[in-house]
Amino acid sequence: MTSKQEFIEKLRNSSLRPTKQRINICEVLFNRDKTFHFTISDLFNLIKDKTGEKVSLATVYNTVHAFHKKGYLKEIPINSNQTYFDTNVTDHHHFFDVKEEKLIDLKNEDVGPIEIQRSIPGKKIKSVEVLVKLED
Amino acid sequence: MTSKQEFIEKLRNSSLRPTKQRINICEVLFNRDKTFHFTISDLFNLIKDKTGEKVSLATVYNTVHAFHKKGYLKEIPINSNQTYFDTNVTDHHHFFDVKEEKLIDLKNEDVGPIEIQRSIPGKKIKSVEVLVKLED
DNA sequence: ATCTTCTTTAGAATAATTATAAACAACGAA
DNA sequence: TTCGTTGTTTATAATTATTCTAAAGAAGAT
Ligand SMILES: [Mn+2]
Ligand SMILES: [Mn+2]
Ligand SMILES: [Zn+2]
Ligand SMILES: [Zn+2]
Repeated sequence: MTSKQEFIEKLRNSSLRPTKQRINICEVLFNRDKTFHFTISDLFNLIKDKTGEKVSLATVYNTVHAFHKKGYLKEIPINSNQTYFDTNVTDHHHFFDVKEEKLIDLKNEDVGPIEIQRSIPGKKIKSVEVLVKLED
Repeated sequence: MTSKQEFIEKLRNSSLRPTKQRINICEVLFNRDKTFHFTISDLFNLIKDKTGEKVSLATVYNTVHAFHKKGYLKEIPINSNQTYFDTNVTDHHHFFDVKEEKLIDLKNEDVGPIEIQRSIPGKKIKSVEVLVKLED
């Protein structure tokens, strides 16, 4: 449980002004036990539901991108018509339940270390992500 | 090198009528040595260039989805504004050069076997894909 | 308080994809 | 081969996620 005050500080420290909208978004995104996987429209709806206050869709986009740029959110590569984001910004892998369209975190020990035995001259590895698709 | 006749048979066997457009698309997609990674707009432009004949954009979409449904093309999960397809429909992994926006096949031995140590009740694994993002 | 800069917002613009429906082409049976 | 049926192509419109715009509002500094 993070207090509103702490969100305000974190925002200030990131040179993001602590607006009412951003604080509400922080509460929805980061006041949870487990990692949270969402689309913009998931988040947009949740804000209304959980805080009672409406934030414009443009602001949700702006804020998510601001947080993404600051490294507080991660983008998850799956083929969907909507982009998925993740509050777990560490390097980790996923199950994707194709039917439910739901992401589930895998612990690194659920997958084991992955050694890439090939390299491309002039390029270095930025990330290694495993996506395990699930069906019934 | 696959002959036009062979494409016609393959299409018929898949209960897809062998139209001029589909045969042209087959030539562009499948008459190559290496695996081919593409977006719809890549393909749309290549058809004009390589066959001299224009195929409507709607037909390119229709055909790619028909081939995808038949299992002749694979969709690659990366976050991009456009969907990527792959003529290599086997289970395999990728480099993604973020700057060039280009996919490169990894051989399975470049990655090694991946054992998923966790399961979700009622669900089974459909695919396991590794995406290695590259930067400069 | 005042000024500056950043943020929010509604609405418009963009761009990938999908839907529509009319013209057309492949097929199979006569 | 002709004819009727069914599948396909196409231009174009519709849809949808996302980004842009520009004006109004809020936060921070002086
Ligand atoms: Mn996650
Ligand atoms: Mn590939
Ligand atoms: Zn982003
Ligand atoms: Zn498809």
